[in-house]
Amino acid sequence: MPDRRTERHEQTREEILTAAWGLARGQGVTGWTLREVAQAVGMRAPSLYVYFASKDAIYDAMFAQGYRELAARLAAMPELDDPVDRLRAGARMFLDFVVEDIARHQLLFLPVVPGFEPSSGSYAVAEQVLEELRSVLLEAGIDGQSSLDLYTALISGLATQQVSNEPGGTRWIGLVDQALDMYLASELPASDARHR
Amino acid sequence: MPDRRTERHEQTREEILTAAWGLARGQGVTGWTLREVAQAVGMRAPSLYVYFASKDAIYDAMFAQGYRELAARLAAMPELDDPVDRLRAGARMFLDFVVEDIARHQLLFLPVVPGFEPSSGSYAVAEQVLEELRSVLLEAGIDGQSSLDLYTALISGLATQQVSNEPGGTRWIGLVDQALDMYLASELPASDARHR
DNA sequence: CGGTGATCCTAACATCGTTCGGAAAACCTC
DNA sequence: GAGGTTTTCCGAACGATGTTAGGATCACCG
Repeated sequence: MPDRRTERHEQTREEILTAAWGLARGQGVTGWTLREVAQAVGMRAPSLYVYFASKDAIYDAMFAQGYRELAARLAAMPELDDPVDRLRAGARMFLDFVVEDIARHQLLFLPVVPGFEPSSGSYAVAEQVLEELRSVLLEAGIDGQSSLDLYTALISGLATQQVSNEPGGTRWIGLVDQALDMYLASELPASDARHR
Repeated sequence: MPDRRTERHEQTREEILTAAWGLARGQGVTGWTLREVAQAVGMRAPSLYVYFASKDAIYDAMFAQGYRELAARLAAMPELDDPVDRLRAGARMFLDFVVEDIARHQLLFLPVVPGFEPSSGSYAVAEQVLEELRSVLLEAGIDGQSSLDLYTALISGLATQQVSNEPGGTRWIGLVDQALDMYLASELPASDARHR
């Protein structure tokens, strides 16, 4: 029975998160203030504590939201027959997702918020999504811890270089096909890793 | 004419930086306070402003110090005849340097300090070191912007994954040879990229 | 020895996240 | 609808932060 009050409560939470995202995008992940968020939603800072236990709790909700969005993108991907095609499409999707919102990338994948560590609940969302990405690799015949780790290093390396050194550009993420060719030629069991 | 006073001044600056590094290593790059640093060197916080214009100026000096240390490691490397051997040794040296001090890695290579951007002087030091690393690649016959970018993404990806997900371990940096084999097989003109 | 600049301090400011206590509003029960 | 309860929201304020102001004290130079 969804209470009328709890419904409105949840609605206000979303409103706060939206305002926080907007400020984070404009002024950096850590460049916003509780008083600013409060003003954006027509409140004073202390009132935010009705909806979130702390600023870190807001970060935590944003963190979970970010990974849930990534999960949605993953679920919305076209079902390709060739597992290698799926792998390539997954990598491109991930890189698009990353460069689309620098603040989100930093919050989700880099330790930029001083004291923040995701709660176990939010961390579980992240783990699950990353696990799904890994399963795409497995289906392509890539097996073994070291091959998986090499893949994550390669793709996340492209992403981090892109947003750190040329935000908004494509200098690194444009190398995704070249990088995958390289990776697949080395890690794929014995078939071809034809381009495109 | 090195004044006696300016000499002592420089000495105190070093003392402050050493204290800041110690606190940064123990409590995170941004997990220290001017009052803490001051106490560590036997002062009160405002006195630090005699030696640094702001906290960001301390970060800036640490940034330059970090890159100067990296430059020293680069200069101290044994002179290997084979440029590919030099490349491998350089990558290993870099990864060792990175995992050795997480706080330094974050300050030098990740945008973790909220408002901080290196001054032009400190940035020049960084540019020069990275340029030297690039020249090692060129000597190995690796040419072209995209090849260079792919290399930086790969190596920095290994480093970032290591310190972000398993600080103190070797799960990712242990893959450096495998990664270089993969990279060289794909990017090296036409010779062999024999392991070890 | 007198003077000048560097050094270091206490006090205080603005801003931050956060807590407290109470007023207003929304809701549920009778 | 009235009464009571819970949620919402606020002003005031606390401790901590980086930083500034103003004044002592000290080191050095002539």
